[in-house]
Amino acid sequence: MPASSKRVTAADVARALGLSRATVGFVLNNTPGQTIPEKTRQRVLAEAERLGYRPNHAAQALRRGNTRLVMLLMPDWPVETSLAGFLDEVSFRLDQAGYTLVTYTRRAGDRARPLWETLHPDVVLGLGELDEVSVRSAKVSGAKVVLTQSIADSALTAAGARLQVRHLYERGHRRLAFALPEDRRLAELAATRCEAARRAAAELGLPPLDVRSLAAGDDTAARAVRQWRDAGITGVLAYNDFIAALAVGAAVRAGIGVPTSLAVIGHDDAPFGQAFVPALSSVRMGIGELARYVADLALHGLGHTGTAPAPLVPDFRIVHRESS
Amino acid sequence: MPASSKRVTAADVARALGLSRATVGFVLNNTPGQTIPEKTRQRVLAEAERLGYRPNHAAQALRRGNTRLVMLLMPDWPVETSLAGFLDEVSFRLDQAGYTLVTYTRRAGDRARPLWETLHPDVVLGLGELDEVSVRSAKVSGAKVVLTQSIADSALTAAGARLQVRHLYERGHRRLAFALPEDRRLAELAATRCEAARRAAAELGLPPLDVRSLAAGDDTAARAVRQWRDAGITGVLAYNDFIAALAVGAAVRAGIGVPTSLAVIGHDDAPFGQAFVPALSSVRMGIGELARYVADLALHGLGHTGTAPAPLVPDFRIVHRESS
DNA sequence: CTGAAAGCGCTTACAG
DNA sequence: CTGAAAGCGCTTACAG
Repeated sequence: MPASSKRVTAADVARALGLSRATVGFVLNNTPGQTIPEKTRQRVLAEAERLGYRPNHAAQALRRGNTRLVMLLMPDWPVETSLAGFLDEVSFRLDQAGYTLVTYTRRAGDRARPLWETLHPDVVLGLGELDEVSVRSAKVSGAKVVLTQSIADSALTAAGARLQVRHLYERGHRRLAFALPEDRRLAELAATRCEAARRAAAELGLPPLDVRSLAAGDDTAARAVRQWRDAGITGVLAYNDFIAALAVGAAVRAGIGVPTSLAVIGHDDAPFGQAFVPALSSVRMGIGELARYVADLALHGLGHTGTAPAPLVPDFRIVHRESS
Repeated sequence: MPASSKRVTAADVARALGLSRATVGFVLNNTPGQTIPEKTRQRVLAEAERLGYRPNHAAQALRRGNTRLVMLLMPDWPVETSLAGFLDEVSFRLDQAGYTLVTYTRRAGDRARPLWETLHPDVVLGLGELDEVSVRSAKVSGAKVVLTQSIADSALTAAGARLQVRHLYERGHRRLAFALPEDRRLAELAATRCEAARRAAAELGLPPLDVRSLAAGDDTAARAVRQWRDAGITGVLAYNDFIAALAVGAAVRAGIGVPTSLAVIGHDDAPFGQAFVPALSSVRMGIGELARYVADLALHGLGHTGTAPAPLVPDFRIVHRESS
């Protein structure tokens, strides 16, 4: 015999009111094409509230054939930007449309089955890039919409890098370098951003960027700052604030004045940047409209809106502190 | 008419093999007390594999009356310790027991319905502290086990603080201060840790700790380091590496040598600490056994193991760098 | 305007 | 050893 839970069901509400389960269902779902007298409607709503009725998601999903779950795949790499507000905005908008947001971080070596196999979300959204295997696996698991690159797409990524270049240019720097992370998981995004920076530099008539990878715990940063000094490079744009911190730290240790001899600007405006000495300049991304865009993209893919959401105009701002 | 999905069902497997759905179910679930000939077993398994059968989680949950979902509530505040390995370990262990891990971050002002109302997990685990409202709401939603304080519990928290005190003591510091974050969300955990530090100092016969809150963007850090200098305090243990960075940064700016005049040690071993100048000393927590402990706690609560898991012996290590 | 009923995919007690 | 069948809670076409 199937397990019966102690939770309140729609049948309980119907029984308490002497109505049929169908009527209760029509009210609870606001089913179109049904003419329920306002009085009955109110009675059902009140009783459901009183009994603490919560629809059984498993039963709804089974019956409807979809879960109304939207899964947002978080990148494996640390997201420095303030995600809290972003996630609240996305889930709020989806919630209003009857969908629920689930976030999930899949990592390279993970030994558990991917979460979409269990949860069967209708949509899988990639915050970063999704690999082919994941995309296929998510589709097999029933995801109707799989959006990759929705956020870390090249347009967004390019805008931040371009801003970094312009900032250094405006402050008089002409010979620039791009500092990359060594972390392989970041390689693709880093390459896209580096390319954007290259193009921005070329547009301004600057010589080609010097590109270098920095890592913590070895001498890559120390060697980089020395070579930059010897090559007459005075401005460095970093992939993120951690890489910027590595560059600034190495410069300070080598007696290279920051920002007098070497100006450095990071990306993401990570909190620790303000604690640094000198405080790190950075680029900050406005996350609110991005969230709206992502939610709309998902809903559009599910057929909730006729027209695709307007392409996003990224909102980047320079946060000027001491390192540039 | 209910929506029928295009996914392969157990009935498809049965039909392809000319068996009943029951037999297929017995094989797929390894139902005890059934004697299925090995040959049939193999045929079912092979056909399920060939057709790409994936059980419908909604149907299983509906029928069984439980979702076999374990929800891990992540703290709202930034978790600096390397979470990736921890989460992999927890989900791997739960996966092996037939459970699926879902992480969720609930924030104070969130406008979407809490995720447990939709997903109906069997267990809700708190990484940080769970408030009363959440606990009740999770229970109403059908969670059988709600564990609060499973990780940030006082024993664990105390061990880290004690280690910080001992470290400074061993390096000759006798007058110590504790640097707290101003962030209210961290207040409870910070208070617990501070209390542990106080006790550790008392045990070593040290004078009472000077306790101060630091924040970014104001002069709290600058004032604190001056007052510490004037009071003859030479060692500071910080709530985390960010607060440590604030203290070190303020000291450097005030011309107070670190670690010669003021030694500072952080907590969590955040990556940016190595990029800092001077590089931040910290305390690092071994996350592997903690993960095992958390998974076992959840499974024990669900009745999977007879005895409660042995109390966790926290594995903390000093990471000695330049700031102490 | 309201009710009886089917069926989503699964698990499992029961009958052969 | 295997099958027919019930029922988890829901949604919704259909009949009154």
